[in-house]
Amino acid sequence: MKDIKKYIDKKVKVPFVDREIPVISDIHVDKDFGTGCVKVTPAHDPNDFAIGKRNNLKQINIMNKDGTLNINAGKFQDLDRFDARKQIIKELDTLGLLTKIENYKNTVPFSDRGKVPIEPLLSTQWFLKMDNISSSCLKELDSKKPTFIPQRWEKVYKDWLDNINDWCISRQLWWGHQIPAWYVLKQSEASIDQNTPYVVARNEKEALSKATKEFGSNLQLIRDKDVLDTWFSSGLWPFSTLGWPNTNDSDFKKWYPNSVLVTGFDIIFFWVARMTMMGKTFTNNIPFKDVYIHGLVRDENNKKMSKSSGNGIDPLLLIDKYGSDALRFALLREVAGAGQDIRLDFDRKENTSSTVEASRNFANKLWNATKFVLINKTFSENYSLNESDEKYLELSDKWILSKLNQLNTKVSNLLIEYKLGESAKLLYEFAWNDFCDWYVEFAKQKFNNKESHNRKISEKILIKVLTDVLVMMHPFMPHITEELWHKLQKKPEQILLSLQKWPVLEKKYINSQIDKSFQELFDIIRLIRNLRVELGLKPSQLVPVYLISDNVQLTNFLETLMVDIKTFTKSSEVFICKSKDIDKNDFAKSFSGIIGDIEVYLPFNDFVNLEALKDRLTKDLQKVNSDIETLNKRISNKNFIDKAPKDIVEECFAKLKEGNLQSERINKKLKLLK
RNA sequence: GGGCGAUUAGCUCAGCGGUAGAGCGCCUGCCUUACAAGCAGGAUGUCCCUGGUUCGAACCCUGGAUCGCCCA
Repeated sequence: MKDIKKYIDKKVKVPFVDREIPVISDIHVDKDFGTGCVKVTPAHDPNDFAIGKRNNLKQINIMNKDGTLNINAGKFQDLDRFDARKQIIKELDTLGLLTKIENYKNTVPFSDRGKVPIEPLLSTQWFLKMDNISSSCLKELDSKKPTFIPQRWEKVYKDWLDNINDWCISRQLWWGHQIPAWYVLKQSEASIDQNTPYVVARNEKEALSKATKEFGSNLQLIRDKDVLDTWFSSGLWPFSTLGWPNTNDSDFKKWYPNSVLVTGFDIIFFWVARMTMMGKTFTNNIPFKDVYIHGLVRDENNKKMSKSSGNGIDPLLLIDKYGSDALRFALLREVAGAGQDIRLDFDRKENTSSTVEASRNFANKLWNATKFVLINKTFSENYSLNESDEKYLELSDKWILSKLNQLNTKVSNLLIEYKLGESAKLLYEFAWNDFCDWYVEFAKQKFNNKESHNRKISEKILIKVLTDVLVMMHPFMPHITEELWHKLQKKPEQILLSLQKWPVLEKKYINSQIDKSFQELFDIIRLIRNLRVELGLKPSQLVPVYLISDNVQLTNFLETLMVDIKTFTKSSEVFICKSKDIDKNDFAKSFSGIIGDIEVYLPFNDFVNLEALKDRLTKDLQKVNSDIETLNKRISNKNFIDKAPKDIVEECFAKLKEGNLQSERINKKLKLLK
């Protein structure tokens, strides 16, 4: 190996064919691998081809298209490539030229379809010159044409245009657009070779006239058998579907350039770039404004699903089991803002997916919510809220309208930014948590307890909210929303949900004060439910609840919600008092909790486990104290006070004050228990 | 070899400077008259490692590890 330099520029003889070939040096060869020398075949390997170009080597093809060797292979002519390789080893050995055989790893390209090693072969092909085309696209990109979402994919597109090679557009396949080139032969000539002249034309007639003009008469035309690369043809899609080349076509005029192309990142240059280049060349326009790049679906081993590796999931299996809306929603819900891939959970034995199942359950929830509304609907006209209804709106009504319009705002904005997953999640949360879990429960009470006009308003709001949700959900679950929406319409058969406008935003309903008040109500209800669970009360056991506070504003507010609190917490009665109105000793041993300015008592002394009560309060105290500790740490840092934004510092102090108050209250309570 | 992305609760993933979140799964109790494909409550995290920037880092910057995708 050390001495190989001395052979450079000498000649060696190839065994069996007695061909003399030069010894050259080239940067491509790794001198530390094996002997440091390698025999190259410029006609049979891309790297060797490049070495051959650099060193002016002959390109000798030794293989026929059927994989057997040709005359250049000497005595091995007509042998199959695999047999020939074995035979050569055998004969080298016989001649004493074989030193040793070693195994090593290298990469041999295999055909996906044929599952056999690919043998590169020199051939004559048609190429498209790319310089001007790519540079005109790059110029458009300076003004964000097209705009990539997410933006980082622009780099992939740009890099490819920057480093473009001439495009080999001919394929030896039997389908596709045939190359519009005709070879020009004299009547007497029989075959086409490298030097046969040709003409390029729109059709055979034009070709003939061109050929005659150039080469005289008495000739025959033979059209090239090759077809265009698939991407060449499909690159025409954005405008050929709109009437092009007739640029006066009404479709072309109305829809071109298109608004958005939706595709995966794996074909940004295969397809996206071909379309922009074709569009720019033939219409002088980039064919679409935005390119939305989504992730790919991966299998359970994190591998990209593809036909050739056979790891895909048959969507029909999932659709059979869960419905197409469920599958669609599950995939959309998993779409992340940055175009991340989706790893879809899937059990190949059972053909189940818990992700899709969860979406099916959501569809079921929408179905049942609609069923509830229809069952309870008492009127068939004048669904919409009118001015005179406004003054009867209760807190829960105002709250759901506030939330609905916030949802409308958020989802509209998200969709403009192509944030599909976030939109789907928000719709899911609103429909399930806010609407079904809370508002529908409030509505039930109104149906039981209220005057008819209150009931009617509540019905209107149920229909209004549900209808708007169905409209907003429509792109995500087209089938079930269409069906349910029709059930809610007065004249169902006349219109399609797909044709409806996006719900009108009614900003007047968005009210953060209402949201806050409602949150206080939630917190109280949750606390009482927690206390009941800890007490071990059965849902059927009704006990009274005492809410004690000296905050007059708060107690006034709670007065208006007594019925709600009673129903939502399964209490026998709700009492709201000031601290001076009660005898602390009476309540000393009742089960209690503290939230904000309110103390909540469940005076159910027989049931009270004193230790459990103490544990609970101690646990609360620990939590509050640890919060206080971290807050104290922060404010005792002078740098924090000096450098942090004012509102953050203020917030910190406010929390600390509240924490200390809470700690004091709990401590007092604990003392009473001793 | 080059480029890009990911690493957060058992699983699948949000969050991208101000005290950790969702869905599924799990635990407890409920067949409450829209829904048991459900309701109510609960438990769960050295936010991959390493330095650094900052009053403050899951989030920004160094370096590294592992996985994946595209290109050569």
